[in-house]
Amino acid sequence: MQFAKIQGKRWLLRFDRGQRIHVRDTKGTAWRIVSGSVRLDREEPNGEHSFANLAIRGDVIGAETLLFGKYGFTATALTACVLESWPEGHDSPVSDSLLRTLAKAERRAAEVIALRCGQAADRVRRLVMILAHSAVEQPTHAAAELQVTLPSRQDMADITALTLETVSRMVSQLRHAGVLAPLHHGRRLSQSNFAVRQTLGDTP
Amino acid sequence: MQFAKIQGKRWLLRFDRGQRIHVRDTKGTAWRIVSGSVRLDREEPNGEHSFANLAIRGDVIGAETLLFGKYGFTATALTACVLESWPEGHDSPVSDSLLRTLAKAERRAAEVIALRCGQAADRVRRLVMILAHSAVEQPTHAAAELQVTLPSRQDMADITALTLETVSRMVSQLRHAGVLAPLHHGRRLSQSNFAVRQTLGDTP
DNA sequence: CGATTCCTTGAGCAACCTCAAAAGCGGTGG
DNA sequence: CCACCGCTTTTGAGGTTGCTCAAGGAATCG
Repeated sequence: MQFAKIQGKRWLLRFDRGQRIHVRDTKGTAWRIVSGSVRLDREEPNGEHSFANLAIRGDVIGAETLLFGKYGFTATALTACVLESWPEGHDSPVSDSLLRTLAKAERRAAEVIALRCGQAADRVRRLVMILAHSAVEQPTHAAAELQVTLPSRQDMADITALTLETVSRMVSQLRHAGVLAPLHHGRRLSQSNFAVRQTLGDTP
Repeated sequence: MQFAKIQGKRWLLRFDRGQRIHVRDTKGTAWRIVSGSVRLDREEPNGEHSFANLAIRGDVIGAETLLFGKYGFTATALTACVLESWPEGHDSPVSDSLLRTLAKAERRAAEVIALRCGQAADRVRRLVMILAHSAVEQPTHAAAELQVTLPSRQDMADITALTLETVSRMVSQLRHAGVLAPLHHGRRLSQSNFAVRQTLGDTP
């Protein structure tokens, strides 16, 4: 279920984990991600739909609607997330904002492409890192503990091009290695949706 | 070596296979790819540089220079290619061209991401398909034979997240399966740089 | 308390990687 | 023309990582 809020002059939409945000070939507007993370899927030639891209805080999704009037991808919330409509009209030159969006999209694409090579453990660790960076407001360059909501194992598998089982094993391994905090049984948190990261600055 | 031609009012640059087009963090302008294919690389945290994206005919590379004044990626020619400067000044609304470029970049990213999952044989086949589509001028929707210059095995390996050896094996396999033409010994073509595709329309 | 869904863990196997050697191609120079 | 060199590609044999299949645990909801 999605709650629409008007705060100041911005439309804010909230989505829960796993919820569909928009569907390919339907009409709608573009959104900027205020918090949380989103997966984009495309339709394969064979009709299946498969992971196409990842979007996190600051990224714009659905920009193609400004050109074609329809979404080019299906978007689903990987974690609870908040979106605001884009572009914000008040911004001065549209081309500047667009250019910034383009540059960001290319960097994100490079990151996601990189997520799909190397050892399984490393891939999952890198994905967690990206999500962790997206969770923190300002880059506090100190080693800080912060809570990150992980996507479902299936979603993580789709992103890293691994299987659900391998991702699960690697998450366990990261926990054992101290990168992720052990499960909080006492506090009744969802079994594995919450994780605590410890060393944010560097990737050894 | 790069030849600059002025044809009409367009600057056309030509690059050979394997040649560096531009280097990350250096100054320069953006380019649209007129023909051929290009790989973009980014610098890893550890200093290595690794495959970040693929660009083919119609794609724009180096758009971020319009914003930051420097290239965000290093670009190298996968095959002989021709570039023209971008944006072409005469185009009416900049934002329209930019939007089109953004949409294209997102579709390309999705394609490259998809190139990195599934069986090795399929990945290589899909890469060849993409390069073949980029080689043909108009989408002739009939089954047509056309010549495609393949990138080096190492480049294909970097793109598909396989090893050089596996790519070589899969290319041999595709030849045996009739997707790629057998080597032309008679015509003195380079051993494996040229390939002929046969069924362009569909991907069974 | 079922029923459902998601996650975890195990065992065996196959696809792909690693290491290694040989062959093809292009260039240079005798 | 042939020999030689450097580079890329091809092909082979064996090892490992991650996949497949399967069963069991944990949380949520009625």
